[in-house]
Amino acid sequence: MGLVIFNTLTREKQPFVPVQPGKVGIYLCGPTVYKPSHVGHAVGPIIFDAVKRYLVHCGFEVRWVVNITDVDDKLIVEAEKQNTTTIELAERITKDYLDAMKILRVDTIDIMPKASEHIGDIIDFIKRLEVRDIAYESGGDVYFDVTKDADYGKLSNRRIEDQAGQRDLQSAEKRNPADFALWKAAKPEEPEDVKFDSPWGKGRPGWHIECSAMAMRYLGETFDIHGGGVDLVFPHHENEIAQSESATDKPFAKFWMHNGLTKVNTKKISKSDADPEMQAVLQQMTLHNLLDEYPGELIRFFILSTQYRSPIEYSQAEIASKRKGLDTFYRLFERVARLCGVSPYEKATELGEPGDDPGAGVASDVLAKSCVEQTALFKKAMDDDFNTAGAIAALFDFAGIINRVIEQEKIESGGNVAVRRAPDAAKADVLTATARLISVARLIGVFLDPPDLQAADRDGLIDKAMNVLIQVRQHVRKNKDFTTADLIRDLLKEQGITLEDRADGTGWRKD
RNA sequence: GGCGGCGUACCCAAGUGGACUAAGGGGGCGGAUUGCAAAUCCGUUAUCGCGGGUUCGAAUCCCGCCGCCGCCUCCA
Repeated sequence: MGLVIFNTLTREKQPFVPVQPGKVGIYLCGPTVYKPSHVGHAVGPIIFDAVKRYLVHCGFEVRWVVNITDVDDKLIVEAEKQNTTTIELAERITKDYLDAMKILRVDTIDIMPKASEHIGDIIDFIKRLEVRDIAYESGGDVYFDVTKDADYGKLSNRRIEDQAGQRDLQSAEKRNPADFALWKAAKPEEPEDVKFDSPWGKGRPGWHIECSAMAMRYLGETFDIHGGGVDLVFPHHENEIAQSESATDKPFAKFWMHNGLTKVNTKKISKSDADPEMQAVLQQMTLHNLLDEYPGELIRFFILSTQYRSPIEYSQAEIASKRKGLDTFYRLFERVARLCGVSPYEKATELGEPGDDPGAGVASDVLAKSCVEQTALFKKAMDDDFNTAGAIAALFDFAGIINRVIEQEKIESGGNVAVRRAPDAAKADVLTATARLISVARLIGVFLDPPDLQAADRDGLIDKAMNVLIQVRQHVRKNKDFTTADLIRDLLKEQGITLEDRADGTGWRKD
């Protein structure tokens, strides 16, 4: 069974076959950097980061491009509003975006081209269309003539006639209302920063052309996967296809992948929604604010818990629910580290990616079998249109199996005589299996690093104080003074610290 | 009005013709464990929006209806 991908172009799942054997080119539409990004903008990057990691694991050489749109009407407006330059605004918002990507562990992007740095490519591209008489100039603007493109509308399944009159751009100079701008003439009052020289006079590129130009520059005239939110299908991607294929006579992207939109209170989140209520939501939901409140891995896990084509309903309650699920894994990892004296994260790094036999090095039959089966289930889900939700389910099952073995073999309390296995051998198996789980999760960029729990106040002092407290409590428990023991536990609980009395001692954690 | 999508348990969410007498997570309930908890484990909690139809067989295909959402203007 091979990898299949749902292609918006054909509206069905198709076996993935790259344009060039062994190589994959991916282009994802990135942000327009005029306002801080929100959760929804993280969906594409996170999904595609997982996609890239998985494809690399599958043996492909992948080049992934995400653009930054830093030339746009909205930047001009927003910069003026903030009394700054478009350049300063773009740099500030871009930095904010990149910081968020880093925290979300979206670190497999190869190239992030900026529109402002590819004006030459864009102009050349428009000239190509002009030479072919597909683009025409009109008062300093250059438009794409949709009537020259026989299959215009194939991506979004629209016909030009249906669009007639709908596009309200007021450009009387257009031949057809559905024609779209490739180049926009500069207006006198606009800042000099956004006035670029061109054969048609000063101006700036239209919205769609930059993606075509940059995608071709870095991925060639035909490449494998083009992605973005479903809201980009029309007009953006439709127009990209139109201009690109009209210029080259070759297919542009082979697969079009569109992720579902993020919603709050059943409504799509949108940067450009003027509704005051939405603006308030946006303010709260910026990636920046969100990542101040929650760990990046939690947001990533939250997003990957849904198949990418489904919409995601964002709410604090949902995040909380996902956090508990994530904690199950973290607790297992801590438990194993405690029992084995080795971090399963490190062991996972040592183990490397799962190969032909994911159960290698595990003596226990149940565990070896689970390593093989859960890895297979994980991959099966991923092979089916990158079903990260299904893949994560396999991880949960895997964790449950390992916990069960720990229970059954009584590893925590020194070994089960009935099982007649040396405790050390059992521990080694548990460690390896857990490491395997981590190494599999890493295929989608999860469990890359240990969570830095309480990083801020872990200077050792709190540990020491907690140990004293725990010893005192241990003492009174030995004397059956449970009232005092429970008082200590309850008071700590009120402070957000939970005690766990285990067979091998008492542990504590911050809630 | 045109185009597209969705509706699976209390909530989130996989599955899209037969191994589904429907994954997984959260929550609830019962049990094991525990001095009691916590954690962990075990069990339990749905016939798939509604009504027809196709089929030996449908959550999965077709028709109709209801509800929700997206795009058609900028949007990840």
